Amino acid sequence: MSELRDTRLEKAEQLRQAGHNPYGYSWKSTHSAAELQAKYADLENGTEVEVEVAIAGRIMNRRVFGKLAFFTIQDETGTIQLFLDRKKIKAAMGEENPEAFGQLKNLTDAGDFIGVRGSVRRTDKGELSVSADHYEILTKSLLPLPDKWHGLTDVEKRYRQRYVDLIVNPDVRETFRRRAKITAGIRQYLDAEGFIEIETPVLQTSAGGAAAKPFVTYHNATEMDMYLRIATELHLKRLIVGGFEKVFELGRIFRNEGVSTRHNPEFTSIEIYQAYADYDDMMALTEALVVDAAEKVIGTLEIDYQGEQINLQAPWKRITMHDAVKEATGVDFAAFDDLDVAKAAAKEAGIHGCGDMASIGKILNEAFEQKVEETLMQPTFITDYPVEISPLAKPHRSKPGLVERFELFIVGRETANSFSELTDPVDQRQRLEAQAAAKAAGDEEANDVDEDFLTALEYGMPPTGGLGIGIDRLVMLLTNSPSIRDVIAFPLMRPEKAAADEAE
RNA sequence: GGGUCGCUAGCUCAGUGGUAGAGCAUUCGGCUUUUAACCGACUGGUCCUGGGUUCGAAUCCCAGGCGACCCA
Repeated sequence: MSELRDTRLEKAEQLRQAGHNPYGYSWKSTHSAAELQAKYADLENGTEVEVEVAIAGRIMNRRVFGKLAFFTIQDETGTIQLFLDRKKIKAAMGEENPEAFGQLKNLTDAGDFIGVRGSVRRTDKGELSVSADHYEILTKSLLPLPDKWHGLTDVEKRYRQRYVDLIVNPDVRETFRRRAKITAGIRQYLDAEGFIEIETPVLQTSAGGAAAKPFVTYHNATEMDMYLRIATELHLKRLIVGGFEKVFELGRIFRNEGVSTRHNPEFTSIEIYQAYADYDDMMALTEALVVDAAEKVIGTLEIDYQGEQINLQAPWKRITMHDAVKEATGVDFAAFDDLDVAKAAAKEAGIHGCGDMASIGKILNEAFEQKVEETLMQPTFITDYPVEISPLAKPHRSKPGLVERFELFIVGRETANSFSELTDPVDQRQRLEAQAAAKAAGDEEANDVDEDFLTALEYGMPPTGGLGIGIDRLVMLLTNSPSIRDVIAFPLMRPEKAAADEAE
């Protein structure tokens, strides 16, 4: 390992001694690799175009002969071959640097960045190439790239050293390019609809807006504990109170939970609030946003996700939580008004873990999670949730005990969550106080009462529809990625052993 | 939290108790149409860590670390 590195350090030193800085300052390219490939797509084998182009990239592969060499270089757009002819380089560079070709042969490695000027030719074997007359080593790489054929497959290394993963796995670059297109596309869509993005605090004195354990940190100057936000909900609603009618925030939130293929402790959500709208309007907006993203990024609504054919064509199926559970289990929880009877029916239906649940609504939700959720492959809106698990949602206008809420499920995963927002400050206070009591009783995912939020509601919030979409899960869907870690550039990892020991 | 699997050269991987290996990369030599270039020679190891069993451990046992997947 260190021998490989030492060899390259020595090469860098040799370049310096020959008067060439192995860490250059800038380079002006005329084209990207993809632009050249497109522009000269019709160039015939064995022909050359007398133009002067300039290009730069990372050397990915070297095939060196005595007086001729072929390098494959890669830039952000793709790859192109360099045709390096000793005679041509010597004619162009020989006066100032007679060793130019020899240095190219002996002092460059796969991994180095190089800038090249020359003409464009397609070789006899059909490979479009830049036939160099001048070159400059722009950065000397000290560490070897992974195997050119097998690449980097060790998932631990791919996540820990994502930069190496990105160098050698083009599809990983494509995933993050798509991710950027998706978030940009969502912002474009919302901007066109008159929404504005407002940034709300990440550091908060009390974390609210979702059922989740927060991360705790400390602010020295004010000598107080602070929490990283678990949602953007309560602040965005304050903005609606303040008179904005269409607001959103797309950003990172933090939940102090485990890691799985669907969970990372920091992840990205978008929350959108629209005054004078209800959850039906939000369903339409959800469909529009996801369809628009799919069309922009994939260009079709018929997508393959891990072998599953998913049709994103709207409108999507809508079914109440009660009906979905009834279909799956045969049990109609709407018919119960006695908790013990509901528990017995749940147990009968094979739903476990309901023994200590305090309400029929929670049992219904448990039944849904155990028996329904993972079966919802095609996009499906599950509507009308129990009030007990929805402390920020408005009571259903016609169904007692339920709220106007939906969640969107695709490929068995919760992908969006939305309510007609609760605007009655008295009702909201009761619900938050019930949460605070649950927290006092040991529920780590319950929150304290946010008095300022309640004050805001008392000034009056117009009827409002709110929507949250899990961006990571949406990106997983639209990039056919099986794990959330495939769509997060730098997912959370424990330190490796050496680093862990040092930290102690 | 539980279970299963994995960790050996820079990378990808063999190696089930008896001298640590292969391919690629690196290094050296040759080569003006290659593209997993080719030919020849060489080099490269904390076998994840610690302990145990044994004449002898990458291999068997125990504990731990990191990761993947599944379950709760």
